[in-house]
Amino acid sequence: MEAVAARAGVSRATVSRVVNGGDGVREPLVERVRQAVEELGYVPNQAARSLVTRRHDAVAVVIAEPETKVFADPFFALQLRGISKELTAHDSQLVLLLTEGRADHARVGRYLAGGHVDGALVFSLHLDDPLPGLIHGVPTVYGGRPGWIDGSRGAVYVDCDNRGGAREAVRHLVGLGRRNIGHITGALDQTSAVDRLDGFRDVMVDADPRLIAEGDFTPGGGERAMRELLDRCPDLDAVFAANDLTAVGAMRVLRERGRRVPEDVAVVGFDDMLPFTEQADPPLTTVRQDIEEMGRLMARLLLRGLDRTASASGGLAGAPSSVVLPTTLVRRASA
Amino acid sequence: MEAVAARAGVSRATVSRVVNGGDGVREPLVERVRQAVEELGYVPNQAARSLVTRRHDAVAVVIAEPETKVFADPFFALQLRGISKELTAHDSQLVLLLTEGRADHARVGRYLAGGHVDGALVFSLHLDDPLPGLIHGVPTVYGGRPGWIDGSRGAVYVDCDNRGGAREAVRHLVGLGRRNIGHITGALDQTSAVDRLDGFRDVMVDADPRLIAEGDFTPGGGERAMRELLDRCPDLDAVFAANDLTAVGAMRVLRERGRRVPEDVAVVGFDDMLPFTEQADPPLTTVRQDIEEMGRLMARLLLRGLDRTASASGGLAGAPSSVVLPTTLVRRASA
DNA sequence: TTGAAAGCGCTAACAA
DNA sequence: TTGTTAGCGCTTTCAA
Repeated sequence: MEAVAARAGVSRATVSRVVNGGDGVREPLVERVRQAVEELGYVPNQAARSLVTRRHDAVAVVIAEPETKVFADPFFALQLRGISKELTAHDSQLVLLLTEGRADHARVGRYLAGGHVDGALVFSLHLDDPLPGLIHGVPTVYGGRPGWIDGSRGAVYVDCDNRGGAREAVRHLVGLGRRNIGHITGALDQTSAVDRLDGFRDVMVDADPRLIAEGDFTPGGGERAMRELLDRCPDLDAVFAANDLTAVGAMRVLRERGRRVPEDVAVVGFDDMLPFTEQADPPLTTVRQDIEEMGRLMARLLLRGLDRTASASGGLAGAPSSVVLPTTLVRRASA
Repeated sequence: MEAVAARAGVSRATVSRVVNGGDGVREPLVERVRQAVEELGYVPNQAARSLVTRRHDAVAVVIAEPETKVFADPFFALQLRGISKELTAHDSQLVLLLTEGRADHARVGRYLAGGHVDGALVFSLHLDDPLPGLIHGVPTVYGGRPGWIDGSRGAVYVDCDNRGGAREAVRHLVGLGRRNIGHITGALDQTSAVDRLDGFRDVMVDADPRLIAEGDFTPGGGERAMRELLDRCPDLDAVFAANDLTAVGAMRVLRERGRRVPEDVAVVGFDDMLPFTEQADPPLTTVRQDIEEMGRLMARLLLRGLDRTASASGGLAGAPSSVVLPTTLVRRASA
């Protein structure tokens, strides 16, 4: 920077002004400085800049899930796309942090607390996850309702109406005349899975507990759970799966066991993960949530909070609070 | 930090020493400082630290591909896992940067040049990619041979023997008695695709150009190319696909057109992407490369270079140079 | 509109 | 072994 200033025949302060937009600097000078920057290939040192501005123009996305799962699940891809678009529009860099296991959590916690980013978007939190405790003083928006919310903590999150959507799905099955309706849950250490199970129970008030099998949001988990369900209740005539991936696994097992979908067993999923659901055989009836929009919204909420912080002060205080998006049932052939 | 020093009754320098490992500080003092840190919830400011140490304990992984593609291709997941393991062992944070479109490239370039990370691992570069030019003064290891290598540039990369592997695959088909062997290429703006095509040509010296169809490493691209191939050369009896995903798409079309695999058309893939290849119908014969190992190696090369830089100086100079890993043909049922 | 100068929070010589 | 001190490279008052 010193060199640039010298070459342009100005002070370092002026170089700084030009580099940061050039407001309040006379045109000819701006030009001279720009040229010097160009010629010397000067790139401002972000560490120094952040040290004084306390801004980083970067936002971390933390996914508390091993890479294999992250990359196998199109859910994250969609969510990330929404986030990415929004951040890009705000000229902020998306920094993706993957965490596998506890040790990683500590490191990610340090990374966030160390002030590398302006804020964090955190996903796929599990019930006893230590991460929230480690995120200290970094404005954060959660993807999906965090498990430890007692109402008072006031964490900001974006979620869809998991319970309502599940209710709608199960009511649809009931409306179809189905009586032995099973449910394959998601990973029950995540609130989305718990909420969907609650929705199922809202409708099937005293469902036989044998009609509920635990899955983990993966096709493999769906297969295992479907087998359990069929073994325990051979007269099953419908299944509500906690997500589409699970439903796909379940349908595989149903076919394998000679049950027709939807004639013998009707199936409803959750998410409406295109093109999965449309290309499934038969095309999957499911509860749609707008995943990309959720991502966008998370980013917007965070950025708005940051702007507010900049002018006023105090974390995300006064920032817009959590958002719960509606779901809609999409009827296709499977139920 | 000032506060911690005061509370522990020591100087800031001592606090710094304790926070950074506590060497050369007497035990009782270490304890006092640790406690003060604890009580005050002190977290060192990384920007300040980096400003003086010029280290960040973070490495960027740049994937020059839109999220959709990144997340749809298990290749990246495997590679990332290898990288992640190696970086974690070195207590370095993995920072994933996705780039979609040119505008992002500039931003990523700025991010890297701005000194947020100690080094970069760059993947999936396309031939005319501007990224290498934007990466300025940041030690970098490439995943796959960069297209612009004229031999002299001396970029460090890790790759597998694409050309040799392709040769082996095609020779295998020839050995099976196949004569009309087609090839579905990958995205030809990536060297891996070009190298595999070259390997194909090495064996099929004067192959009819109509036996070569351009794909893009995706199942969809494989489908399109397979259709082309069948339309142009109905007497085709074998296909070498540029990767397993492409092969899966090709097999889908073959089945659709009533060709049996391998009886009518033998198929060989590339990568050996488990469990894809084993669960394909029929199980896919393919050229194996150890993707996770490549990731590990990339990280190791970079870190070794960084350590070297620390003691000696001058980029990755003198660092271990590029590595090309061998491939092996894995015979299954498809050829 | 420009420049001089005071830090941002930390580490690393150097002295004590 | 500990403390003192001088920056790291930048932004930002404040004065000119």
